[in-house]
Amino acid sequence: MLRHDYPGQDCSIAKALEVVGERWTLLIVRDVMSGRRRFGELQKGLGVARNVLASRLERLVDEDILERRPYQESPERYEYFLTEKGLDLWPALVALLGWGDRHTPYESGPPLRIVHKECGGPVSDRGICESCGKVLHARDARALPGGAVDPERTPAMAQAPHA
Amino acid sequence: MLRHDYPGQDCSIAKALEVVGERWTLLIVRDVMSGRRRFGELQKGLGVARNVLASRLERLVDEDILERRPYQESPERYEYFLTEKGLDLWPALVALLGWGDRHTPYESGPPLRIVHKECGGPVSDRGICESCGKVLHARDARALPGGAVDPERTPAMAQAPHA
DNA sequence: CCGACTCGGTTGCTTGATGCAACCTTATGT
DNA sequence: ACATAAGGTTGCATCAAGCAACCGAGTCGG
Repeated sequence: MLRHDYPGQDCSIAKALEVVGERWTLLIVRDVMSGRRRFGELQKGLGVARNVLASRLERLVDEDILERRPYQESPERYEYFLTEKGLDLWPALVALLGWGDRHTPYESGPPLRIVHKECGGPVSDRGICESCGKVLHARDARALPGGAVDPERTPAMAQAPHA
Repeated sequence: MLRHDYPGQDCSIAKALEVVGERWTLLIVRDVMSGRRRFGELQKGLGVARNVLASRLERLVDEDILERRPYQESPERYEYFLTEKGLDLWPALVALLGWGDRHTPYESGPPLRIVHKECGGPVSDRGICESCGKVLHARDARALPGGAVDPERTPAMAQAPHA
């Protein structure tokens, strides 16, 4: 992307995409949501170029979607955590996941199933528990591998969000 | 974007973003959903470069998200319509819209309100009518200007989808 | 004590996507 | 005859993404 803005668009979709619409950004958020918190983990899991990852993380921190916290000193090492604003992207991710599931042909079923932590019921693409009917948020759900997946690469979404 | 794929990602979010994650793509879908169907209309409304718009439209047609139909011959002129697969992006757009509304400071309120056609109730970011509780789809809703907006640029989402 | 490895980046270079303006074709308006 | 419209295509300049090498602080193995 040349510029990451969409000038002249008075629309919250455009505003949202200015922030999270760059290549890799939503996948980074997904991975952090799934418990990947460190630079190396994210880099290896995504296969993204290191400089690009560094620049995306910086932007996400600037936009208050991620928070960068040291987990040790000397050498200083950092982890990235989702803020409330970042966790709040969960419905959008679930909606995209649902669309992808419905329209991408996978031989062995969807690679990820989202379930309601409390009751174990499946979660719809609207982020609603199909078992108990509650409208869920990131912390209420977690992801399980669904079909034939490489466990190395499986993001277990929202398994341990935010801390 | 260099390549528009995310190699090695066994995840429907990644699959979805491979198709609709390129710059401009979701905004094009939003505009077509709002009734903009012609090349010139889309180009002017979005301010996107013409060659980029042409390439996005081609890809969206290839991916069966848009359908290109002639509306006159000699000279041949075309309009773009959403397929079912394209209309099915509505929940994701609504979720992004909601996130943008919640986290983008607008002085005069959200620039767009989505309402349920049938009962006129406001629609949540999960695509659910807050008045009657129904889980909605693209055709069930339409968008109204919400705050201080330039009417020239206001996409009236899903006002007349698909035909 | 020396070398190899880890982690979290940064730097430099190359490739390719995006932005922009000009042009093309068919046709209508005046 | 000339301008305008629609729906693109072409060429060129610029900027972002991919890739590999490097760096600095520290730890581990021998």
